[in-house]
Amino acid sequence: MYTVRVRFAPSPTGTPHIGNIRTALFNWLFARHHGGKFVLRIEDTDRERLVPGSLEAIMDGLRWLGLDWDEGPEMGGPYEPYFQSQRLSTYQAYAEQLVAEGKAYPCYCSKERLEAMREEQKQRGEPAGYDRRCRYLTPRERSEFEAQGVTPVVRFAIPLEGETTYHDLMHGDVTIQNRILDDFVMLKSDGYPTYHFSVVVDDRLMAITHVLRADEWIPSTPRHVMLYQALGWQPPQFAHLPIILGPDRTKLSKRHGATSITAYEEDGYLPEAIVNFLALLGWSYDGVTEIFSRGELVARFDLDRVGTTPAIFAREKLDWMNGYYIRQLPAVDLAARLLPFLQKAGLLPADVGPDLTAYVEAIVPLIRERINLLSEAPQATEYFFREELRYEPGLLVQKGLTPEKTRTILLAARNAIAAQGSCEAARLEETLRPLAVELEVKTGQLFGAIRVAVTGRTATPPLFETIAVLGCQKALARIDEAIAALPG
RNA sequence: GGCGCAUUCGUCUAGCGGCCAAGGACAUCGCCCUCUCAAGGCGAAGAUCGGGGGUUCGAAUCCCCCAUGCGCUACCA
Repeated sequence: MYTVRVRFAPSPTGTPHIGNIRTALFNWLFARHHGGKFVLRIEDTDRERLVPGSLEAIMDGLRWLGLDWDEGPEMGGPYEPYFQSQRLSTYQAYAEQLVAEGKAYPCYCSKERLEAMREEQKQRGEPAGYDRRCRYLTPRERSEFEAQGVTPVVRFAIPLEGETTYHDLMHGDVTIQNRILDDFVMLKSDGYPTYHFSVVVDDRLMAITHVLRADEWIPSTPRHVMLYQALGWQPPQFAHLPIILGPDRTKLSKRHGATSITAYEEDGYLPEAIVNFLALLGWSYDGVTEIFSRGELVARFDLDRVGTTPAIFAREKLDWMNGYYIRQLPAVDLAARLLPFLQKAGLLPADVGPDLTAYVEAIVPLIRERINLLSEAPQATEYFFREELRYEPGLLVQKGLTPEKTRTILLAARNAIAAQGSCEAARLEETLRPLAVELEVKTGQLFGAIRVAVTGRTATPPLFETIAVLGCQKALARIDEAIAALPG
């Protein structure tokens, strides 16, 4: 039986950015859609660039988005280990095999020589690339280097003539002249493999059927294909996904601000919104539908609807989509997701009891369609939690009214609310709306004055609901304070 | 420099020879709703489909050339 097996193979050199995650998403969707396996493999073969903590960041990011892996770190699997740094002997064995067959060779060239060589090539305007000096070393020269104690790298002996073609599911046939390619390093002098080598060995050994990776790998895929051929293996299917660019149209990197996936959680994005949005960066269903649940994505995602154009990652649409998902969330659910943000802002204690939880759940419907990010909640709800309101008293005086008139209407409102036994929104409206007529002011003026008095803001959720949630006790106290603070 | 990939509204995209004087979404602007702000509804503006040659009765869609952008060209991935 044929099972689709794909992998996400990040290298732990920092927190994954949105582009890496998009690649992971497409792999995950592809695997789930085809009922296959999604493998997480860690390509930690560069010991110098290794950044502690990035493995955790990668796994946290994937987990946060719900991209669960079937095999990999913490999960194990039939093709363990899933860390390339733990598979060194495997690569070495295959490298030895290729050397023995004359398809690869040890290279003793020093970094200095290679650098000088490159410099010279550049000056003469020649194509860059290793000049193959060690490919033609005599056995004697070779043993001389060995005697000197030079630790060689192993280079792949590229076929000098002909061309190499591979079929890309995304781009069709891609052909390259063999003479363009230089003898790349397979095994470094520290015994670690380079990407080109380990990716081939592992994809084969881990029975990967489809390699879905970013576009930037297209130029090196022929090398990989040559490696497969040299090892006598059938290459997997390749599909190169368009890369994601920053707003300046260059490859996404740290320079583009907060692009690391962990930042999105802190910024108040919902994982379901990120997944939906990322799916649409390069993939489309019918060009019309924009909102897809995870299940719908799995059901509909496939490579034939993936484009080839690089996409610029712009946040505006993500923000809209995040707001959309926030509005869809049940109040209780949204409240729970909001708690950490309110706590971080110091509006709620670390320990939130049932009363406070109920309070937040009552606030949620009022701000739900007024925030696009969870992180906007503290600023949007601040007056529900603070004891003291701070605002410019002049705000109380509505356009067309004097401070005196404002005092009159606030007092009248105060008394009307106090006289009204219930603090339900509908009751409040019933008593306050006629009051405007009575006082001969516009409803907007009356409500506006009360709004500022009760919240300190000129823009808030509907007044009566706001007072009802806040509680009439508190509202009355705040109106009293406002009257006292009134200018004049 | 060499090689590769890409090129439809500001952005994400639909389009796979006639249904397109190019559709949807975000953002923008206007109107409606309305106690403010949002959300929502309606509408406007916005792409001579990078340019030039072909092929064809007919091209955004196929071919060629050019331009531009990005990527690769490391003992990085």
